[in-house]
Amino acid sequence: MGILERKEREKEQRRDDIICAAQKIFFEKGLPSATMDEIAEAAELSKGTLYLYYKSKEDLYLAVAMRGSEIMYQMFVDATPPEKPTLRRITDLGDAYYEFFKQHRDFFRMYQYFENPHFHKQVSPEMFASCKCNDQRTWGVVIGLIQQGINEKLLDADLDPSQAAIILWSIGNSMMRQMDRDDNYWKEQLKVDLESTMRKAYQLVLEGMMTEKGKAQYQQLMLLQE
Amino acid sequence: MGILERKEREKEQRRDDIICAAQKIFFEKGLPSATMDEIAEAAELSKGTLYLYYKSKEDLYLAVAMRGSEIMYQMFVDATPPEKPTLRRITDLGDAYYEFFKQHRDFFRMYQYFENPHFHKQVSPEMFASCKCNDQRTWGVVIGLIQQGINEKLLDADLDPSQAAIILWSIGNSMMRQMDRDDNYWKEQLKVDLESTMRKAYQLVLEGMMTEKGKAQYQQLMLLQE
DNA sequence: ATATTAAATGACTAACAGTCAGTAAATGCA
DNA sequence: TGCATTTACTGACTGTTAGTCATTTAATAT
Repeated sequence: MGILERKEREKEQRRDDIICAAQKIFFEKGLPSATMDEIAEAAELSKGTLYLYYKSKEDLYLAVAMRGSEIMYQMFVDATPPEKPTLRRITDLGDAYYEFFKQHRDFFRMYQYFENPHFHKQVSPEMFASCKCNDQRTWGVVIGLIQQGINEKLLDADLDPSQAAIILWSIGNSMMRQMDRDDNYWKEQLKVDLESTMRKAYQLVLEGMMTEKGKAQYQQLMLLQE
Repeated sequence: MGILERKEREKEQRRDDIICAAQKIFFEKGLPSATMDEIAEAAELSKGTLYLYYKSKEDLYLAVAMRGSEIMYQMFVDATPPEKPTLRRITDLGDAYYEFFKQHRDFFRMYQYFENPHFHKQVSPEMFASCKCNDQRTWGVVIGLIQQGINEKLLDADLDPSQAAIILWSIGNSMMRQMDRDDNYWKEQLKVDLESTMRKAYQLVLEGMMTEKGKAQYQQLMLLQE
């Protein structure tokens, strides 16, 4: 009685076909300009079918965005194998975030809508919960790493790992958002290169969070990288 | 021959009526859910008239947002009179940004669309240029203040003022964006209070940028504030 | 009083998200 | 095999919205 299972597989396949088509169109046009008709055509399905699998345009949008989260999570994990020294893992995590931005800028751009309170209201509670769960896992990696740094007395003992994680993430996120918006704007108007600004910011914050032992190791690490 | 001038004034008045109505509706609904018909009704004008004064919904949206920029600029200037000590002016500038967020959250929220590359393309070049000009002026305040700090040997001499300004602004911006998105999400999921996280971040970065002289003054300032 | 110009209107078009009655295909059963 | 039932899919249709433009209304000039 493998029929039910085959059907299940086929259904999953359809969901995937739809997401692939949606990804293509959302990447090209962005949320407001992409149309469900276009997506349906790209998926070689009728529009009605799209709504059998996803409740709304916004839900479908989030489903695509979550693929990006998956990729990001994998990149985070891959960039920080436990055999590396902890401080190295922390700096490499920052680099991995930047790599994600460069390699998957379209995904990165998608998240912006998720940060908009008005967009939130358009999304089904189920999809929202699913995102939250995904998010949680990624935060776990970052926070765990900082906790490790504290345990090894590389980072200040009175540091709150969650707080530190949010601070580091905020810097990268905000900077990359501006790079995406218009890198040239900043170059021309303020004569500033955003990539080096971001590195400077990371460095300032990290050093501020470190113990003396941490700082010493960090200096060595930086020298090695030249 | 005051007729032309009166007409000019009346035209300005209409532009203002429209912005006021648009502000009300955009605040309530956000960009995608607000409709031009609603705005027209609130302005007691027909929709066609709206388009005599603004090229598109997006242009009108930006016109409203620029009012917020004006308020923010004024708050920045008011919070940093030259008679205050420079370090105090710098910390007060950060506080002023946070005050703006708390008092005019609806305006703050509006800027999000401006950070979206796809939204950019919907806006007329004239309106875009107007925004840029407005922006420039505000950056001038922040960068000037940091330059002053460097001149007074409170901040590191090798610091690039534009870079430093972007770093400080990024932190505030990113944190407040998250507070706006859903303050409780962070409290519940990560047990973190975003306001204190933001203060911690500002402190880390500022101290990282300071000379020894600056740090000494900063400590005193902090003690005074308790 | 009349002509000319400027301002404002709202019915109209095209495009879109989302729906749903109907069709086609697959499966279960005799 | 043929028929009944369930499941998957369709695309024409509805309601809504941004933006347009021929027409009307009001103000000014002669």
